[in-house]
Amino acid sequence: MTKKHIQIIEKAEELFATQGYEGTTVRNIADAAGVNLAMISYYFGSKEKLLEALFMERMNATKHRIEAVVNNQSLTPFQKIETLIDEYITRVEEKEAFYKIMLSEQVINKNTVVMKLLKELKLTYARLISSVIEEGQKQKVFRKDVDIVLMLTTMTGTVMLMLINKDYYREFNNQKKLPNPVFEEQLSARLREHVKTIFKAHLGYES
Amino acid sequence: MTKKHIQIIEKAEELFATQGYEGTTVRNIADAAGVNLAMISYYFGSKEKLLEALFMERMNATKHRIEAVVNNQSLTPFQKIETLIDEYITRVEEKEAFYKIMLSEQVINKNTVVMKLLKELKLTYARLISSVIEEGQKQKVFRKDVDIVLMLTTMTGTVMLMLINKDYYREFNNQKKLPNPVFEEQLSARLREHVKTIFKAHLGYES
DNA sequence: AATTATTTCAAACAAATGTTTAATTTTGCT
DNA sequence: AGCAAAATTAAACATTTGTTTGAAATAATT
Repeated sequence: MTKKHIQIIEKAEELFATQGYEGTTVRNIADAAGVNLAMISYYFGSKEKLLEALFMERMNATKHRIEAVVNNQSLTPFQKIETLIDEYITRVEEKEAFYKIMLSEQVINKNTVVMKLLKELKLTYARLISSVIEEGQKQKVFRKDVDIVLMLTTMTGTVMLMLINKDYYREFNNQKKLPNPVFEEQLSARLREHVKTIFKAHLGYES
Repeated sequence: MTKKHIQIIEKAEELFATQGYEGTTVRNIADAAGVNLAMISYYFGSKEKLLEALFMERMNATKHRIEAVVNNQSLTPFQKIETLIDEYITRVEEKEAFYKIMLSEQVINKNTVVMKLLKELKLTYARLISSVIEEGQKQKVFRKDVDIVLMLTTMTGTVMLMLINKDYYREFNNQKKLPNPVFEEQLSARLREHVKTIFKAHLGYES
């Protein structure tokens, strides 16, 4: 991965998120990245492989960050869950564009390489969470019957749809005049609290 | 709206859901619907207007069904909320393809007609729910501080992402051998219970 | 400095795209 | 049956699509 690779991937990411994969042309990407049209094929082989390269790059980084939390011995199961929620929301905020592409690509369910990467990461993630929850169950702080995938779906679903519902959240709550950074900050805090509350209600006895 | 209109709209709906709007060609639609290529322009004006016609058709039906629940005088606020959750999940199950398109289109955020329709429906929905919740608050069965949009986002987010996560839910829970109708039935019941539990935990004192 | 490899470029490629045309067929009405 | 309106068709339209080409420029190696 050279600087040029990253430069192209980042611009492609923006465009795929705002126009969709099919709605973005290689000429769009080349223009945005300030490189010649032929460079995309030269560096990645094809438009499709560029998408796959983007997914590999982003998902690899994600995997490392998740494992760091789960393997952190100094955290209690409860703290691990809360940290994983915070980490997830932070990642989505940092890489909003990529998570939008992820969402769209999952709906279409077409690119087999991307779908395989996604499934693998999801199962890994669920298994890691599973180990944390079992840890908590042994310590009698978590309930016995926990539907992990359903809980994760609620977390990702809420965060993903908030990405889409931001404006409408703002309008409904009469926060149109609020400066954008302030609004984003407030929303982020509320969202974190909201997801954590849901998890607590479902996992623990103590809530 | 003639039978031909509906015939074309339904096939377009399937294709838009599985290939995306941009990934679907008018020739694809014409072939699937068994009509000549020129018929799409003849009946709808353009590919884009066909998408808009699909949204108008589906969202109009949705609006009527929601209002019927809210205006039903024989239901308590709690029953209304539960009915709205059930109705929503039923609608998504019935029109899976359309809800996938809705999701993709919201990510892209391009077609202004579609986005306007969506925003309108969402605000209407939130206001209706709001009135139900206020009703419940007067009767002291609901809490005072309820973030309606956040709750709705959790509901729609969970249901939308479950649409995408089905297979992976199945694999993680070792239900690969279960016949599909049985699995779908179980998942539907679990999902309804799950969303209702979340709502109860957030709305009521009694849970 | 010479030569080899890598990168960049404009141009061209065939295939596919949404839409329109103009002729033909079918339908509905008197 | 005769006629006007509506529906259907194959063909053509101009653009746009992803990808390739082969020459030119730049960088790296000897």
